[in-house]
Amino acid sequence: MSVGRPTMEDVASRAGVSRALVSLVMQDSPKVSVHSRAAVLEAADELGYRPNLMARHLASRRTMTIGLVLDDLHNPFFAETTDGIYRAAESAGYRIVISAGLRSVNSEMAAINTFLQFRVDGIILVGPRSGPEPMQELASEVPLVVVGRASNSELFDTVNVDERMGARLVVDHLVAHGHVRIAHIDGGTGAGATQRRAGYLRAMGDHGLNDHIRIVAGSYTEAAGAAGASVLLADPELPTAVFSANDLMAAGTLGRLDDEGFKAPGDISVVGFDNTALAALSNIALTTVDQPREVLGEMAMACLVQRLENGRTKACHHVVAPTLVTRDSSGPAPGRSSKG
Amino acid sequence: MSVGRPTMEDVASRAGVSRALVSLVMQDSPKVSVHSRAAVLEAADELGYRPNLMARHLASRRTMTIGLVLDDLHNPFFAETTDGIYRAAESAGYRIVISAGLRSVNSEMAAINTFLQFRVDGIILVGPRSGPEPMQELASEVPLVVVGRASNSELFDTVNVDERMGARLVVDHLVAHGHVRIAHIDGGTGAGATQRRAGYLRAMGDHGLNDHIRIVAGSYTEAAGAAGASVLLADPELPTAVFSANDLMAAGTLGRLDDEGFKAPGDISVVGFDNTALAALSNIALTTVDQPREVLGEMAMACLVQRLENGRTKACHHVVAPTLVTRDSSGPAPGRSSKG
DNA sequence: GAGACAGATTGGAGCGCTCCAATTGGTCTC
DNA sequence: GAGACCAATTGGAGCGCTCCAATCTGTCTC
Repeated sequence: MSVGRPTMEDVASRAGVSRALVSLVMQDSPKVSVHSRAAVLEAADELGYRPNLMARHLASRRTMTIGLVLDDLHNPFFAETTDGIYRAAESAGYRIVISAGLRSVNSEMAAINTFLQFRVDGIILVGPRSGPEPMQELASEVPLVVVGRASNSELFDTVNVDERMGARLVVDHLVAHGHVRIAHIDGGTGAGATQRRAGYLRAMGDHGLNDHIRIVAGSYTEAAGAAGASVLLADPELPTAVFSANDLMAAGTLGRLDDEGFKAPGDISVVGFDNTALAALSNIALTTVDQPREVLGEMAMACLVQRLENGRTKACHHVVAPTLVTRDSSGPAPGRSSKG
Repeated sequence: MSVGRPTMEDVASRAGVSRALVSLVMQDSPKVSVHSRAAVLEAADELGYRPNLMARHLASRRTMTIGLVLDDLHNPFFAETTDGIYRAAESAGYRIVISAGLRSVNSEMAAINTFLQFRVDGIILVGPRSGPEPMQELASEVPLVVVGRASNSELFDTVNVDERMGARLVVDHLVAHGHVRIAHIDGGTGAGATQRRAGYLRAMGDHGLNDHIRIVAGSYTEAAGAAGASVLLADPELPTAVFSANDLMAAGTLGRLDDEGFKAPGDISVVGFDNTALAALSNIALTTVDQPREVLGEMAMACLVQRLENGRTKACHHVVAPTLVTRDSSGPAPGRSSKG
């Protein structure tokens, strides 16, 4: 077919200059005369020249590319965090490339490995499944920022929302509305689930509600939220409020409650966590904890830039405060439980 | 810090063989003795060696990498299509790298450009916004497959669901349930929106319902679905069924109807398109047209593989038949409109 | 008018790899 | 035991680029 893509050499000879000069122009170097620059750009344009990033990296040892590993493309949380990352990356002059973790440790590793082979300048992991050890190891190979998994590693940075505080906001909100029997369907081993559970426990205790603590095991899926609701409905004494560990679960909880003839918030209030687009849907209208996802993304990228440009090597761990967003799924506790 | 990543040379000297032999081992060549292979692998492992994809590409002209451009990470449609692509890519031995189009032509171009610079072996565009011309141009530079945008280009392949047929399924279903005043809130310039609208028009006509055609302009967002509902509710004669151009819009439509005191499907049936996870949510339970998204993804990847491995250059255009998934949002038309 | 100096430009080495042609060391054959 | 042959291995060229040191061309200064 075609004789192959044009190279810098082709551009150089067409513009009547040396390859090195073309390189300078491509790098926007200030030490090129206006005249040559114009000639080079014109030649490049005519030839449809595109710098070969591979070769460029090989020579310069940099790719100006950040690898972003997202655990689950289906979860809007990741999309929103990504928005923040893209924005920050753009203004810092980096390009983002994504690889999906597909909800399994193995494919997460494969995704990371792809980036390592591409020699990206840095990696951002959002909601990773891998444990601390592989993470430490990875951090020793490449600048690393982890979003949504707390750690006090000295090798990589983390950016998180204050999960405990979020859970506390939920409990405070419900208690303020007169709820006492507040159950929690937890997120199992999901990112942040442990802290959300801990925050719930602590807040319940602080309100003198230790006797009303009720935790059902779950995971970050709609089905788990629904199943948790069923479990709770089988209790001898029903809760007046349920705190589901994330929005998707809360949607499941709401659905199941509805199926079983319970109204939210009339009979039982339901609160989620994350404030994804799902929660805002008017047929769901979920009270939930807002994670400033875009901000988290921007911070993550900022951390990476500090390491890359300012040579920071000391780890930093950011914790951002969440806020509560109240919608229709929660309300006052029903006057002294009528059922159960 | 460290002296830099180990190279093939390092592995070679450690294993006591030549660089070329290490290369053969890394490529899983059969012409390496069992003994040398073991020695090389061991040395590589000890050194933590990872082949440098950049250098590899530079020498071999291939990356074994496919660039995937997704228009909108927020839309679950893309996640599900991606699942199919990943699966097919894995079995074909390719790796996938994603870049987000961020719902704008500009960032879509930037995403494409990134891949072109990375010299990926092929590109898959899902739901692209760019018009036919830039697409033709792109196809002349790299093997290209477009999902979700019909075209009869001779340069690139396309994979699509039969949108018209999908719309027809919706109308048929509603008519079978006695509906006559079936309105459509369209998807504006969104991917497939034109065909869905055309399919609706045609099907209405075929049922002799030309007089009841009612189209409201929209776009693929929840807000547009809600706004469309409001427009319809202001009509002198209310529809008994609404076909919203995608699920997200249908969710908005349902929400707005509910807000205004209309029950679905009791008062008005609502049908969506796509059968995203959203539709399956029990609080939404949307009747919708299922696009076999994973299948679409697999087919797209298969097209690329044919071009890459079998040297196919003739374009092929696949159209897949959709199916209707009935849930709670649609039902029999109310006995001869009581209101309106 | 010679020296100094800054700006613009260039050739060449080398980044880590693949691929080809060439080499090595057996084993087989007659 | 010479030639043929095969499998295993190797050195070297070269992929497209960046970066460095070297060169070239003016201009300025005293």
